[in-house]
Amino acid sequence: MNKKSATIYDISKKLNVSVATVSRALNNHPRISQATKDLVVKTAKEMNYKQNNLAKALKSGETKNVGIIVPYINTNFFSSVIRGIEEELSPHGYHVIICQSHEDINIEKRHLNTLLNAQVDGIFMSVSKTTIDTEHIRNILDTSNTPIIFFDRKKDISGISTVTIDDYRGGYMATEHLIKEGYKNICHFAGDLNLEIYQNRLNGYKQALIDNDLTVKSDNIISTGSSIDAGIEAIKKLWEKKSVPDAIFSSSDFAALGACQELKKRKIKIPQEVAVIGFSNEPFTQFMELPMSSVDQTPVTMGKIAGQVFLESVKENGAGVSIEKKVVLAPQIYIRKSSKRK
Amino acid sequence: MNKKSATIYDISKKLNVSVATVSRALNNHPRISQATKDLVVKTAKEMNYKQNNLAKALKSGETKNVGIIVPYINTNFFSSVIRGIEEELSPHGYHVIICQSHEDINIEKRHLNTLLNAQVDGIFMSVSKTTIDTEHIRNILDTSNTPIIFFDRKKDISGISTVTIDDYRGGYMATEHLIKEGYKNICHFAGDLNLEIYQNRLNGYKQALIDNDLTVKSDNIISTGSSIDAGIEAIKKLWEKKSVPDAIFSSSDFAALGACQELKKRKIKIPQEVAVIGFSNEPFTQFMELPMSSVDQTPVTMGKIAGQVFLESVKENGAGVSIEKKVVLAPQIYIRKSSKRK
DNA sequence: TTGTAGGCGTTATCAA
DNA sequence: TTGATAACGCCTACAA
Repeated sequence: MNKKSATIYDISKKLNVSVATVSRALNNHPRISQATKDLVVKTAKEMNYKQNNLAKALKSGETKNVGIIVPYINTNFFSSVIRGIEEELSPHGYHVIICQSHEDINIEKRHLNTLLNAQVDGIFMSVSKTTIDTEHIRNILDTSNTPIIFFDRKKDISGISTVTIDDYRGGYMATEHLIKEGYKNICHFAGDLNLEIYQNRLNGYKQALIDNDLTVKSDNIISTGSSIDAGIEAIKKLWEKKSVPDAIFSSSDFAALGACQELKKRKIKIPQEVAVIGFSNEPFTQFMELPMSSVDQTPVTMGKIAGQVFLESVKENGAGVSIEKKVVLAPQIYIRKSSKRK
Repeated sequence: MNKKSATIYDISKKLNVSVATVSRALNNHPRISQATKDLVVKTAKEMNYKQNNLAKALKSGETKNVGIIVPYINTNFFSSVIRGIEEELSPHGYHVIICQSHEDINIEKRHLNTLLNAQVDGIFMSVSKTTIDTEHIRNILDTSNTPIIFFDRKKDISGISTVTIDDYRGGYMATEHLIKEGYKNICHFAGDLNLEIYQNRLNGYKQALIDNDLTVKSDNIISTGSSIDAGIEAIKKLWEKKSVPDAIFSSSDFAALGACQELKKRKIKIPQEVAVIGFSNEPFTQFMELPMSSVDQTPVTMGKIAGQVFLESVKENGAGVSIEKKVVLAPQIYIRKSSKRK
């Protein structure tokens, strides 16, 4: 009892018309009589006909599928970007395929290949932390027409559109805010500097200090990971070194959270003695014992814009041109108790 | 300058062999000379040949794609389940397509149809809150062989495998824990009772009361939504009615969070005066001012098991049989400060 | 070991 | 307005 779904052949046989007629009727072709159109549509419904998009895709070269590669899907940031992409593209008939790179360049390469084999119409990606060499990506540009769009974690490759937030500005804003609150010895928890986003946040931090006549001390720039533990460790080290800051701008909410936990343990008052501001505006920041300031990356918007950039590039590609877009979104700072001294 | 990728025809022409030979060489067919195999593989690489899975799928009837329909992707629970499914299926060559129903049965129906049109090999879904009638789903079982697997939010439909947690037990455990801590007037924030999961949590709550000789009062069962505001409203109403409980078991972490916020505002001490325990073990629960107890649904595991159930059902389907599996996972209770009085 | 040819389900071109 | 047929790229009997 195999339920094979009906094809246009089955319909054509049943109605004694050609498959071409059936196809045209189903696709609302203009030059076809209303009578046959109605008849075909009606019997198609009766026979529970379902169009086979595979065959259509093989013919047209368009699968109406796009791929997304992210390190992990179950983080607030990435799942929100994916939500934005899905919501932008779904009304246009696209399906969204997701892949996780687990921060591993080799897995990333593999996914890139299988997505290409699957004939996706476009690929959205945020590169992994271990993606230093980008030859595999540039190679795709040379050998296929599949548009690639970077979001958030981009690499500078000509021919690839990007959608990011202005991380430099985010770092600058956060730091400037701390300065305006009267903090003078501001420490930065830097993320993985292999990624541009963290590099930019650091640069924004530095420039804000300089613009406000504060010195940039290398002792105040600590390379941490993006985990709670990393934040805890960083605080431990700072206090051991007696190199105590009066404020912390962390490039990661999780590291900032770890810092808060460790500071509390040491009975150091936030924000009176030490201010803390994070980055990403993770949901938990507003529910913390002491609501934590953070910089929002507007992930859903980022996803929607990335979707729009893709749709435009598909249109342009049809017209034979391919344009490289660089969209930079404005970060939004959320000031909460953890950094308000005044 | 259109970069069309090479096909096996291009390779066959270049090497003056038939496409069949090329196909066989590429697929490591046993009856083919090592020499030609090497040659074909080598030139395929040179020509940057990429297998077109579309054509393969059209022929084989297997797309190696599965669809997932969830209300929203950017929640900790659903994105974690998706992570589990992706990690289980990716090594088997499957890609995962995600769709959001936005809690709307009509969108859900549409996605179900487009996924079927896309010839996915299976569909995972958590039904929307508005999915009361299930004819559209049962209809699929009658007209196609595509296996459907419900996770978490299931409906009772024969022929469909399900992976859920034992919500009844979760509700029972949470309530029993409160009782053991000495709370006697326990209130339940019930979720949307159209969904089995919330029904089950409620039933577990009731039975735990009964088993411990406490009376089930209808005044203590409050139908709330799953939002922070819903929790705030619920507390307001309870205190207005002077029907004050000494503990709250909420079917939602967010409603529980709202309750905590409103209780704090009213200077009611947690857990001394009122205990609170939620459901889902959202990440924020452990970072709250007062870490909140909650029942964990082990979402990543749920996704992995769902993936396994799918893989088995594909194997069985090949053998001509189709078995209906009902996997029930054990919930895990996390007891934190919000419910520990002793 | 290799080649020929048909078919998967559609759409589109050319004729009628 | 409709029909016949080729083509999309691949796999696989069946033949050689």
